[in-house]
Amino acid sequence: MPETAVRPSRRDAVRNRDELLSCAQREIARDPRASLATIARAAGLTRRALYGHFADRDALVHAVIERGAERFNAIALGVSASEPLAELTELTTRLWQEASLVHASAAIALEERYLTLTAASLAPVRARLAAIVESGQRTGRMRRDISAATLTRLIEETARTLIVRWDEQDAEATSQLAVRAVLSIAGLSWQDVDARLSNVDKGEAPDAR
Amino acid sequence: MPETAVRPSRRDAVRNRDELLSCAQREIARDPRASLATIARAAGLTRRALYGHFADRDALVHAVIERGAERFNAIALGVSASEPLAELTELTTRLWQEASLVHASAAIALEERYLTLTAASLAPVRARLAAIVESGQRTGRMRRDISAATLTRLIEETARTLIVRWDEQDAEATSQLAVRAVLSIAGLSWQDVDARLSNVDKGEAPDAR
DNA sequence: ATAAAAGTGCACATGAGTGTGCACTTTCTG
DNA sequence: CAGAAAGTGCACACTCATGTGCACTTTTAT
Repeated sequence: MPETAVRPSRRDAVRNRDELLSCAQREIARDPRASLATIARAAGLTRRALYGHFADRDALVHAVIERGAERFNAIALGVSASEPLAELTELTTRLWQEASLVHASAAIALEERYLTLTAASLAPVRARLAAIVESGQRTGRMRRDISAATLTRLIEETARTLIVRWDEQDAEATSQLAVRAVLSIAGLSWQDVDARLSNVDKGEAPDAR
Repeated sequence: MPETAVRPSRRDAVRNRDELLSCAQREIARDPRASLATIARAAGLTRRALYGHFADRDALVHAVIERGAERFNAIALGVSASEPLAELTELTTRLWQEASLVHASAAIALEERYLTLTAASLAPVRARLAAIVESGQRTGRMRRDISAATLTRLIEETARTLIVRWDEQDAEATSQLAVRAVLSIAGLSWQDVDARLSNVDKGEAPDAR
């Protein structure tokens, strides 16, 4: 237990703990029920050593979720633009850069047991998105045929789908595809979506921040 | 092995086999790795008895997939309207009525092992959807900023998301929500989507068949 | 009614994963 | 360098699921 030890640290141990988290993230993303042996091996450690860092499987998964949530909550809170659709575009794009991270959390989220924890950990992202949707609907920029709560969830799930179920090959193209899908779900016609993204291509933000 | 038996039938056995498939479908939808004991119990049988109907877990899952695929391939082929967007609407709605079925297959599809089988079994549905998308793009009714293949997949995944990740409570509302999401992804503005669905509400099909 | 089919209840072997104990070696860090 | 922290390797007990064998009872079709 590195936390309460008399001599608390030791750099390699910290690195190993971090490596375990990264590998757990990656392996679990590939298969939510990857064994601890697999994860430890990927981190260049023994299964036994893993137990020196985490009490049990649950503690490890817990740490992975919190680590992931922390990162993209920060991103969500950092996003801001003068107009909801631009914010939504930026949020989608930014979260994409944490693809593998989101990927792992998404896979974990499928596990019934961790649903509550995941939901709680991601509350800030959800709140930010909800705010964007609310302002989008209020200013008439987003669809009004669906309630704010439902639309928020729908956008979230759409992004999630793209993240979880798409080949990670050409990250750039997929990222743009996600933005197109999300904006379409938000209510824009495809021509509007296309125009908005073309502006970005020309190095001109659709809406200056 | 009822197939090669001297006296082939016995009604209760057939019913039990069917019950096993139904329960397997439901239980697997809830958790892709539901144990055979759980499934057998749900069907009111012993785990041991299950082996009288299916050689092993694989054979059971195989049967569940094929049974499901059969049903909604038939639906997909039965859908037709004079206009792609109407077809897409109808296809989404119709498949919804097989919710639990789709649900199971979707959950199973997550299992790497069965990806190929699932994909193969659902080829007819995919082909039908691809045809609809192709004609939609050709006649200018669907978006052209995304390739036909990608758009087909995107629509498929969007529908899948709604099916798998939505509370099954108010099936009616969710079904409509799915149609809205799918049409939005197809490229329509939300106003167009809304207008199209309002017509349906008035008992007036958006496009007569 | 009777014989085969279907199902029960047990026992058993197998395999994979988890979590722990313990003696031992390696590797930092002061 | 010395000692503690970290990691290794092995053994062990435990759980859970799969698949099979076998004697037995229930069901049903003829």
